[in-house]
Amino acid sequence: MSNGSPTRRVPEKPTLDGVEARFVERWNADGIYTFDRTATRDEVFAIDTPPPTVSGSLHMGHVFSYTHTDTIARYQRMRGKDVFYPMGWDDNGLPTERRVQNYFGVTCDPSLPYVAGFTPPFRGSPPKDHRAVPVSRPNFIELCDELTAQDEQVFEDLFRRLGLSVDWSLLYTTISAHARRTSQRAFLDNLARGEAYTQEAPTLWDVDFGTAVAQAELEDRERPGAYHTVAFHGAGGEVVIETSRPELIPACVGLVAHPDDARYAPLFGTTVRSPLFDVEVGVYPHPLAQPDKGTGIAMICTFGDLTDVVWWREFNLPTRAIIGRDGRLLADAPAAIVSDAGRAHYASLVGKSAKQAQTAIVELLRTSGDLKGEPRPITHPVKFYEKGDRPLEIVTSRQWYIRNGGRDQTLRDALLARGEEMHWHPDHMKHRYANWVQGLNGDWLVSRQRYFGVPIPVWYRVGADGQPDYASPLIPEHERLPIDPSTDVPNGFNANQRGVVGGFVGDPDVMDTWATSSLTPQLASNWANDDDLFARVFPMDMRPQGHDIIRTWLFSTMVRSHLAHGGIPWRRATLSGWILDPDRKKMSKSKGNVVTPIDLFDKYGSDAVRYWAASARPGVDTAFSEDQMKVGGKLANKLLNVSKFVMTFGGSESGAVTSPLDRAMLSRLSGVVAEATLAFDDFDYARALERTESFFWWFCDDFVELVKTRAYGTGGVDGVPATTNVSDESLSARHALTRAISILQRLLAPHMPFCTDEVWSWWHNTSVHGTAWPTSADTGSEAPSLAPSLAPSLTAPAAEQLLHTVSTVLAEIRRTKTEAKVSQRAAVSQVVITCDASRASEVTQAQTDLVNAGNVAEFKVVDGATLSVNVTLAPAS
RNA sequence: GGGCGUUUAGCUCAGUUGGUUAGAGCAUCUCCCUUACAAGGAGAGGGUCGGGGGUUCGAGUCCCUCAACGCCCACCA
Repeated sequence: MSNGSPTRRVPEKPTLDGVEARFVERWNADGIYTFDRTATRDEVFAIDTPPPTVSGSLHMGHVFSYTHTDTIARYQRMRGKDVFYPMGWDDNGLPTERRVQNYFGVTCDPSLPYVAGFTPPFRGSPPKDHRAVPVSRPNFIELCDELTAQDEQVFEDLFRRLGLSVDWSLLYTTISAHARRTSQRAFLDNLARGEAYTQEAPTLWDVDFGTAVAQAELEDRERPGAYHTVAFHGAGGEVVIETSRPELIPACVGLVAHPDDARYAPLFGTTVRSPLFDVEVGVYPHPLAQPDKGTGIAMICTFGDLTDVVWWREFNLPTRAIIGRDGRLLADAPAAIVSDAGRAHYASLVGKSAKQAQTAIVELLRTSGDLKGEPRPITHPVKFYEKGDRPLEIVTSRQWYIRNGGRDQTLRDALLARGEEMHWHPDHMKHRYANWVQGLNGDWLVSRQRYFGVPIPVWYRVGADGQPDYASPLIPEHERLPIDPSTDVPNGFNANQRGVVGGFVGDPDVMDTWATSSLTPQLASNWANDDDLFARVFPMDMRPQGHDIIRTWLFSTMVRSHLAHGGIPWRRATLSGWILDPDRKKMSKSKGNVVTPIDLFDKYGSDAVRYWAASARPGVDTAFSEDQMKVGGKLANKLLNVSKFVMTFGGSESGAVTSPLDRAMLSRLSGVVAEATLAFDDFDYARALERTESFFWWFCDDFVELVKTRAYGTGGVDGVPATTNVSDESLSARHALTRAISILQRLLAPHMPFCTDEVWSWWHNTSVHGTAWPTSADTGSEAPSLAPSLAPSLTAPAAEQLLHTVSTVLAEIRRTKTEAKVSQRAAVSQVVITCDASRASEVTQAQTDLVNAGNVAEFKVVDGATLSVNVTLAPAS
């Protein structure tokens, strides 16, 4: 290799102690992972790194998946690519907001004015009885900035310790001014193209967080409930329905049954009156009604579930909302309730939570005789916000949406086609994407009624009626971004006009965290700010992420890229698996079994932990295994020792390798290089490692043992090789060992960056991570000129057969000694090998090495059909 | 209900177009301080490849079917 120093500096006692700190420092100082901004797109390998949420802590799942990405980055770099490998911190959104509240003991009140030099009541662990101090939004965001900066430093230190070859100069955060500007700019572009719109509509609502929630953030949870059989009153008698939510009877706007259901056909077009509240509602036919569910006829309420919304919309029904944004029954009864009894019944429910209202209304129904039988307990799936604790309600509110194909088949088909354009690793993950896109039931709801986030960057004129004009929002110029409409003023207005007739009002909402996260390729590449950089890296080559966020992060990023850039955001997505407990459960904090990465780095070394991660097949859920880390530690240690050993012989990488056994070893290694390269090109880092490691142990255990005596040469004693009159055979072994160790160090470098750079540094002045990935040509097995004396050139199958035969003989000698319970060093008086002529020739070619390795006095070859080996030990002296 | 994945040694997993006797590591047992490494080395035992059926000269590998486990989505009166 070029840049190699002829001086070899091999430590007397190799060690991995301190290797991480040393190389973290050196890599940083030398800037070897810095992206070269002059590289053209085809020379670049760009990675859209997932920005971890900094409000939590990094756990083994991060170590696992980020290691996978790093092995790819290091491989591509060694292949000569200019690797664009940024890191981002996701410090935007609810998790950060909650952490800041709990850490400082504050709460955000956007109506308050900014206080300069504000000091929070606490820094860490406020007492339980502390009442949160309200602060303005700008003050709150300052505190968010302070805390996230602390958290981010911890994250960076850990990732550096893990050995990620990130270019830290590309670091971005999702709440920075840059991110807010990018996010707002992208949103305004969506608005300008007609892809973003605002609408007042029923929305899934979390009553505890007080915010709307998108389809992608839902999850079902099994919850106990009960079917209640309730009578409505029609002209022809009672109409009995079943409901799990009787508290919504005052919100009832109709009944619905299947069009083909003969039982209810006579009722279609007629009306019935609701129990207790005596409101007249129509009976409607609709195919979504299921005859076999309950009594086959259901009540439509505003709103019990999403099907209610469909019916409400299709039948153009009135809105009778009773659940407020706090989850409690509204003070005012729906206007449709007119009877005194009905109004009295409603009044008794006001202010109660949905659950309390249900208990109360069941009692009322029982008294009135409209409850038929007793409620029947059931367990049923209920929709929750994935971070929430109470079931979602549906309330009507004004929200912003971005079109995502949920209401538009053409766009949906286009996004499905984009999914096909990409490569998926593993391939079957694309089904999850397609499944999700096909199941969309509405556009992407991007507004959130929260504080810490990127504000929706618009204002509205306040009309003569005092109402905001939502139809034509006031838009800031690009140069003004980022803005906060709660404090900034639109052009042409002054601050005194805020909230007054003829003035303006800012949109109070922030964007969904995914509205910003969906722009990570643009954020990392400085889109709209540095178009030159953007053009050099976009679309990116690789998006690594968890398969649980295909429907959120991956999909929303695809939507943004498709709408804004008319193409896919990356050529391939690599989906990593989960970390499981040893007992196959997903690792969870609550179970108290989360091990901190730092402890493991300390205990086994970063390379060992990386080895565990890199051993897992792409996309496969993997058991947490300290055993695997121990194995990785052994591998690193072995690499140190065998490298040191090989170094002592002073061979040359370009020296002539003439002996058949040496050439056969290099031929096998050539195959390994080809396999590892192929595997990495297919993003299968695990296979690359497995092939390399497998060869490595064979190399140490068999090959080195066989050739080391020859390598020492005649006259070499006490661990010091001969230096004069060294034979060609001896030189061949030295050169072969050297060439192999060079290649092995490089093959292992993407997986174990610390120990490989350590051993590389013993004989090179440059980092192994800036060195070229080995090729088959490096082995010399495809370049006969390196061994002109050997003709004809050894073919790969012939090499394999030679190695196989030699290993078989060696194993038999070893087995004999083990079974005789003597040292491997024990003398053998005779080895008789029965084999055919071709094997006999192989044995002869390696006979010197076999004699040396086995301490054999006499070799005898007997003609025979099948290979068999008979070993006679010398009598103990 | 729809979709996807997994099932190979006690444990964790390889096994790439079907092809010698199904492999590795860990664990277990035995032995060995041999001129790098005892944080080492040499060996041994251990599997009817989830069940059944089929294609083939030949199936862990391809087809059908069943089962268990896991995940995604939908429904949620």
